[in-house]
Amino acid sequence: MGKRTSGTAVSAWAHLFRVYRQLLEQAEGDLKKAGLPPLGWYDVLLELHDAPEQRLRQFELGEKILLPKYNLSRLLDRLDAEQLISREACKEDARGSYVKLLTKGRKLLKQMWSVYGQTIQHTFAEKLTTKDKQDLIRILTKLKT
Amino acid sequence: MGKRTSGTAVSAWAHLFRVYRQLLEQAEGDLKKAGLPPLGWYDVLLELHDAPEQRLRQFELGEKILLPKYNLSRLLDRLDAEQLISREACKEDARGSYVKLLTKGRKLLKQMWSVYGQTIQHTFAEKLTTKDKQDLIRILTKLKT
DNA sequence: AAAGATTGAAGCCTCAATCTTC
DNA sequence: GAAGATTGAGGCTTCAATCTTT
Repeated sequence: MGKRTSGTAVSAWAHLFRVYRQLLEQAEGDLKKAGLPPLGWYDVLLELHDAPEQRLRQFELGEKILLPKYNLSRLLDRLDAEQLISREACKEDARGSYVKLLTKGRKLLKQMWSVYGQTIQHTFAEKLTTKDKQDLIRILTKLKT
Repeated sequence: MGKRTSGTAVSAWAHLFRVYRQLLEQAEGDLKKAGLPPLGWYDVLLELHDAPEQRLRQFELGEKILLPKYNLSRLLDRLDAEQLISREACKEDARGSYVKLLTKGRKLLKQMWSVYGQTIQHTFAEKLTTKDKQDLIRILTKLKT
């Protein structure tokens, strides 16, 4: 038998879920109002931007953004159709492919950040002290697997 | 021109999003392994359970769980089909309806909690000190609109 | 006109099955 | 057989349009 979960724990969990949903809704809404694609696109573009040679194996990208492969496969189809990324054959392992950031993708990333960054500033950064943010990082890091 | 968003702020935001996804995936996975429905069902059942007379107007329920009305409408169809809830006509305002928790819904709520509570305990409660949880609540509360 | 709620169509996610290569 | 990736089918979400009542 495990120990009973405290009310404080459940309350903290509930706060985390509720605040997350609120922030997500705000961020997605701000992007949409600006005529920009959803956050999932930003995550992909950013990971590619920060990768060596601005490219990643598809499964590496999937691990970084916590998206199952069958989901990523179709998300990349959409980004590909918009010429934001391209898939290239992988010489080292013919089963897989590289995903590469294209010029148009770099531009969109910048555009999206100009909106997304403002959302983070107004709904999050401004409302917390520096110590709050540091504490938040420290506490959340304890939860990572 | 607004102030530039600090790196600490962006890092804290990213940690929040990443940890949330990880916890959600774990919770949904544990429920599924136990042959139980997704978390969205639990949210509805719990709000009804805690409401006066275990019933709520549909729009009130939607506000509590942060779900748009068109989404809630179909979620309730599914819960209704399983006889977990029922919709009743509203005398005070004939446009709307009450959503009422049924016996089968109360039973399922208990079953789901027996799994969900364990997930919260093992992935969250055990990994944080009491002060961590209190700090988390305090910080997240600052972000609520 | 606005509020509460529903619905058709289209898009996205999920599961299982599949294909190719290791 | 396992790993990387794709696909068809079914379920869920989303958008816009709709209906009824206020």
